[in-house]
Amino acid sequence: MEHKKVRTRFAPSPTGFMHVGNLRTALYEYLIARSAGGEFVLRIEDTDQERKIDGAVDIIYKTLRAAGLRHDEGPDIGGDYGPYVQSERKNMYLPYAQELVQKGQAYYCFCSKERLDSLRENADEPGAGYDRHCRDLPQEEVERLLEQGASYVIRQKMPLTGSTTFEDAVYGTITVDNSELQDQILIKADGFPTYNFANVIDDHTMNITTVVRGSEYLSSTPKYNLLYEAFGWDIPTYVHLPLIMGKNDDGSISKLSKRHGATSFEDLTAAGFLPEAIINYIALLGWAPKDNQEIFSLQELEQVFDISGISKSPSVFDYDKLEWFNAEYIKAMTDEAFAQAAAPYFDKALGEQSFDRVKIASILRQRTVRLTEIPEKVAFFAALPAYGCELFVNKKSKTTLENAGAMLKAAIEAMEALPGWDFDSIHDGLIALAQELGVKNGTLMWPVRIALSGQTVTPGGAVEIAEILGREESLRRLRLGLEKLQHPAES
RNA sequence: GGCCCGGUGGUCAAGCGGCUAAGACACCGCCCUUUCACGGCGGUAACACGGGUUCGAUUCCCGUCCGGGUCACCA
Repeated sequence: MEHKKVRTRFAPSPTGFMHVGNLRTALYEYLIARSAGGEFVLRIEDTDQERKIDGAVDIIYKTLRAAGLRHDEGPDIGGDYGPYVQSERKNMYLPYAQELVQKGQAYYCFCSKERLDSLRENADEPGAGYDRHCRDLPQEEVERLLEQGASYVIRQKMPLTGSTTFEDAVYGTITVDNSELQDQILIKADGFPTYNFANVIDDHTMNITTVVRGSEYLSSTPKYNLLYEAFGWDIPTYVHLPLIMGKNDDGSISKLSKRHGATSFEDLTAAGFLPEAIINYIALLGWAPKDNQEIFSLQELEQVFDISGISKSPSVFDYDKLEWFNAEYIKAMTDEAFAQAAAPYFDKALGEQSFDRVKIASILRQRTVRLTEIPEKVAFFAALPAYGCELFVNKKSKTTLENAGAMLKAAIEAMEALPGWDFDSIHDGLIALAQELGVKNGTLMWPVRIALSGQTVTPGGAVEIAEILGREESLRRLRLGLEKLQHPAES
C-alpha cells in the first residue's frame, strides 16, 4: 500500500464574492488537509471568459486570509504544480482531449449553437440533451472540416449501456446508469476547457488526492470517473458535502442564495459578524464533533476534524445561531481587543470626542451581539438625547415623578462632594447615599442613570456611565434632569 | 419529467437493534440585578407514513409521501 500525502484544493471561480457555501467547502478542504498533515492548494478556475470580473481574485485572497485558511500553494505564493490559474494553463488541456479522441473516448463536434438550441426547444421531455449527431462522423469528414477551419468542440463519448459506480466518503456507493450521461463538452469552441474537464486534468496533474465539493456535483461525478478511467489515472477520494440551504419567505427552503440575505463572507462581516464566529458556525453546519463541544478555534478544528462527522442531509443557515456564536466570541475578547474591533463603530458614534473607549468596551461587551449595534448603543455618550420626564418613572425601582427630583438633588450634592471620580468612589458614594435616604439602590440609581443617558436602556449602569462621562458632564446632565423635573412644561 | 441524494423538536444536531431519544440556538417561566443584558435554574417541543426482518426497531430492507440536487460551449 502506497501512502500518498493528502492534498486538497480549493478551486473557486472569481465571481466577486465569497458565498458561505464556498467558504465552508474551503474550510473543510483546509481541515481535511491539516488534520492529515497534508497540503491545501488554491487554484483559480477562470475558464469562463465571459464572466470575468476585475478584482475578484483579490477578494478570494482577502477572505481566505481573514478566515485564517492559509494555503500551501497558489497563484500568489507559487508551488511545484503551477501555474495555479486555469486561464494560464489553457494550452495544457487540448492535448489531453486529443489523446481521448485518439483513444476513441471523445470526438469532434461541429454542431452550431443554434442547432443545439433548437434541439432543446423541440424536445418533448425536459433534459433531453444533445442527440450525439457528430459522434459517428466519418473520419474523412472530420478531417475535412478541421482543415476548413470549422468551429468545433470536443465531446466526451459516454458509454451507451451499463452503469458507472463510485465511492463517496460521505454518501457511500452511488451508481448511475450510463444512459443518463450526456456526451459533455470537454473543450469549448473558444479553446478553453469546460469546468468539468479542467477539473479532472488539474486535479490529476496537481496530485490532488481528495476532491471536496458540494453535493450538487454528485450526479456529475460518474462523468469524472469515466475520464479518469479513460486516462488510466487513479481516482481521487470524493467527499461531497451537504448543501447549505436558506429559508424562503413562504417557509420553503432552497440552496442558500442572495435572496436569503447576507450570504457572502463580505456581507456577513459588514453585518457585524466576526470572522472567527463565522468560521466556527459554518464548521458546524454539516459537521459534528464526537463530543458536544461547540466553540472551536481553527486550531482546535484542525485537530479534531474528521470526515466521518460530516452529515448527508442539507442544513438551513440560521442567523440566530450565528448571532449566538458572535456574542460568545465577543464575550470572550478582552476589553482592549473588543475596543479595537469596535473602533470603526465607535468612530461613527463618538466622532472626535475623547472617551475612555476601553471602559466603554467593558460595559458593552457582554451585551453586544453584532458589531453594527454599537453606534446606537453608545450615541448617548456623545450627545444627550431629548427625553421626557416619564422616563423617570419606573415601578420596579419604585421611582415616581415626585421622588425622582429629590433623588437627583441628593445625588448631585453627594457627587459634587466626591473626592475622586472613579468607579469605586462614585459607587460607594451613591450606595451610601441610598442607605442614608432609606431607599433601595434602584430608587436612587434609576433617575441618575436616566438623567445621565436620557434613555431607559443603556449599556452599563449609572455608576459606569457617570465614570465615563466625567464629573463635569455628569453633573451638568444631572442638573438638567433635575430642572426638567421641576419645570416639566418648559422641557 | 428522468436520474441522484436526503427525511430525529421551529433551526443545528447526537444516536449507528434494547436509551425515561443527548446537547446547542430560538421560545416561555423563575432567580440574580443600579436599566437592558450576562449568568444560574427549570419548562414546552422530535424519530414523516405504511409494510416487512427480528424476541425487540429511530436504527436494517421495501414502498408511499415530502424535501433537495441535477440534467448548459456556467462553474
